[in-house]
Amino acid sequence: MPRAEEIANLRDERELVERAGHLLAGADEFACAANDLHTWSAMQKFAQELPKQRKLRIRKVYLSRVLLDPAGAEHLRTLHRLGAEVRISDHEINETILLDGRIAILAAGPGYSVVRKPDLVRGISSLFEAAWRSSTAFEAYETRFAELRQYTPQLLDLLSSGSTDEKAAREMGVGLRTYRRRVAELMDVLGATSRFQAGALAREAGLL
Amino acid sequence: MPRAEEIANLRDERELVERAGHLLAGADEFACAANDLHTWSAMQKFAQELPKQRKLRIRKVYLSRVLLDPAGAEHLRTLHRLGAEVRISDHEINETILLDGRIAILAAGPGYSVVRKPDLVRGISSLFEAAWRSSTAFEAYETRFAELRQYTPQLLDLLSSGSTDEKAAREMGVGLRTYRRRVAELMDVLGATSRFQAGALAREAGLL
DNA sequence: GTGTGTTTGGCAGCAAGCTGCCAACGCAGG
DNA sequence: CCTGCGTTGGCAGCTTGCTGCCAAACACAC
Repeated sequence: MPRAEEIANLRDERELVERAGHLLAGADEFACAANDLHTWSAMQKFAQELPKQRKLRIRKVYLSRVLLDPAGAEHLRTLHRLGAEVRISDHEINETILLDGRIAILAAGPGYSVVRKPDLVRGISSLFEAAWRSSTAFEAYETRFAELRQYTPQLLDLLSSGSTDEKAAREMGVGLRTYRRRVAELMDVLGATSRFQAGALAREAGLL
Repeated sequence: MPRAEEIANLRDERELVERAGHLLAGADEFACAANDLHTWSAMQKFAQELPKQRKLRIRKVYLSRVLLDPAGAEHLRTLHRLGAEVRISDHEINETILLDGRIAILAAGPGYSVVRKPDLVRGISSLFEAAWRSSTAFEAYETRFAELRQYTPQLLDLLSSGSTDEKAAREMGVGLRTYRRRVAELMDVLGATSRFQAGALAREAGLL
């Protein structure tokens, strides 16, 4: 039956930093999902100081809306520059921290739960890994795809529907030449040299 | 601080069925990740009886290796026929059951943990959803992709590398005609009518 | 060996995709 | 009004992709 040290409930961030902040100092692996920037902000002070000191793997998943805010995008760039692996998800993920696969911290309503029970943490880790896999690398997302998502949804639709250029151009109400020019631009941005590759990359980036 | 009813540890499957079996009877939504067939086998008796009685959403994620076993594949087909949503993952996921987003059961070493703490369950659910999204629908996987994964890895590599047919054919050591025939077969199996679409579908199915 | 069925790959012709060129159009600023 | 600048889309010519046809090569049984 659960003992006090297996699951601890913390009321707010202050308590979290007090009680769990020191855990970060000893961690080799830090994985984190956050929906916006201000969550975990207290913990980030720790995280930002660490990379210089030791080899430490830092992984972060953010919601794509973070990129809409220039300051948010800048913050992610900084993290990336510091050596953290940053990914973007299109779906809400519960705010979660994992330390070395031994400790899980989950946002729990107003406060936090710190889970130490090994089997439970293993389960949560394994689920986090799946969430990690299903999200898009920030580098890719940032440099190329963010604006595409705004300007080319119809183009991507038509392409992934499998129709010919001719039909697609008519559908879009533009000339064949223009349609193909746009496809070429898209492929350029995606860094693809064939349409198959473009399709794969677009899907990979979560554009479809 | 945790109370006894928030997290319960159960030694084995027998105990799980005794203590948690009845929970299934009252559930409207049942989500489950399993790495092979024999886990949860005791619980499955419950699961299989339910669909007829009530509208109940059943979701299951299995590892792809389940399909290698004909009996396993048959079992999944049965589940699918009974109205369960079945998906296939290429990565290990901790064995997990979620009931109505209110109760989580995680395989924990030799036994099981039954989690009722709402905030924790919510977190686990949210991670499970991500795992669900990152896996492939069984129907698609089963009917088309299973054999592709064995016979066409190089083809997929070449296609997604963006090289021309000519280079790719040389790389494979086959004639241009043969290479294109294989691409055509692949597209046929994928149900794609353009290479872009084929790329997107292949990526979607986790073939790349 | 012979027969049978499958796979291969060259060829040829067509369809689709790609791109340079340029006239035509729309639009702000002078 | 005109000038300059960007976008459009037709045309033309080229490359790439697609596929039916068929002979050659291979596999395997008899």
